[in-house]
Amino acid sequence: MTTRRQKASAGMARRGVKASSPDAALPDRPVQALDLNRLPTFMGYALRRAQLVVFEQFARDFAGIGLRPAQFTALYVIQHNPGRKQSEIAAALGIQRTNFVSMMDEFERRGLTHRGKSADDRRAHAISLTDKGEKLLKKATTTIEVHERRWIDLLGQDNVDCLLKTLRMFM
Amino acid sequence: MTTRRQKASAGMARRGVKASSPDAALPDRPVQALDLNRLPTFMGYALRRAQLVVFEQFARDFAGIGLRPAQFTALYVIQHNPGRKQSEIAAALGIQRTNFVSMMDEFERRGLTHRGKSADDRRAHAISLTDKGEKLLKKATTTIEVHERRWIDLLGQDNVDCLLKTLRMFM
DNA sequence: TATTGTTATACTCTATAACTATA
DNA sequence: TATAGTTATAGAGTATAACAATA
Repeated sequence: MTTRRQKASAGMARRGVKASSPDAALPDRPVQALDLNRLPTFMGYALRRAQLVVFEQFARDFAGIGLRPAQFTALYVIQHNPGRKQSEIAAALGIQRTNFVSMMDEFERRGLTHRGKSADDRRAHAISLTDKGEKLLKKATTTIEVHERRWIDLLGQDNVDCLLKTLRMFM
Repeated sequence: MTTRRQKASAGMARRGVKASSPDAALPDRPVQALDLNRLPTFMGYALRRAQLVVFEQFARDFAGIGLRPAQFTALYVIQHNPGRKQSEIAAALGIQRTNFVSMMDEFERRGLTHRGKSADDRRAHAISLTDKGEKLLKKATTTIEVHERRWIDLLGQDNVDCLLKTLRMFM
């Protein structure tokens, strides 16, 4: 089987141009590629294409869990910040509180989170995971480890380190 | 004044925690941040947040040009691959040909592109920029230089280099 | 039979305005 | 007056199915 990319530190095989590999984390290059010129050096383009590749792999890895990227991050932040307000969780994730309502509704419908009473502010909800939510997130944590490990194996630890170091500057 | 980010190689101003800076390329951190734990080290999250920051700055930089990120990349690829089929342009950008039709319609409505006759295939359109499209893209090229330069100044040339080097592995 | 461009359609994500109950 | 949660709504972006013309 022909493969496509250069070996990373560990033991990554090369990806061939024509090898159709629907399960591969990294996409196949088209046989007759167009001239992209400097497009791959433009930050927005490079970040967007990479983000889409990672989200597609995320979808495959989390198909059995039933969580999309934003849902996973929301539950993850709730787990580490139990009792916080709905709007605080939303703000931490860069989601507008108005769009976060339906996500919370679905979590509650699936029995993953609980809108508790806030002690000091009767307008606010104190958000927390239910036992079922904790259990699902435990499974999801195992899955995310596999998911993240995949990128280290594919790209190399050093490349992932310098990537994340720079991406942190955006946050 | 409390600050947020380390100076880049050149001469980057420091961002204060409370200083409200609506024009700043990088977002302000919330005063009372939640515990994100390992979230910023997850590839999908880190890439998505960075991509959004870059696209927001793109929107500000290109407000006068009237091009969104996907539109700019489409025109850019058309410029470097005149005479190619609509579906080839779309495929190169990871856009489905069915969703690319309306984008091409808008380009034509604005007089930026031309659906020419393909010499060898009467089903296909040979896409190219009009003079007006070339002119707009010349302006856009100046703007993208400023836009890209901003990230180098903010993040440092070395960080941008290692970022792009790794992001290229996704393409 | 397969491909090119197209329409129609649906679903997600995101953005804004406005309401209510509290603060 | 401002904030927390909510509803309604509109706009992007993206995905699939189906069609006519052509290969």
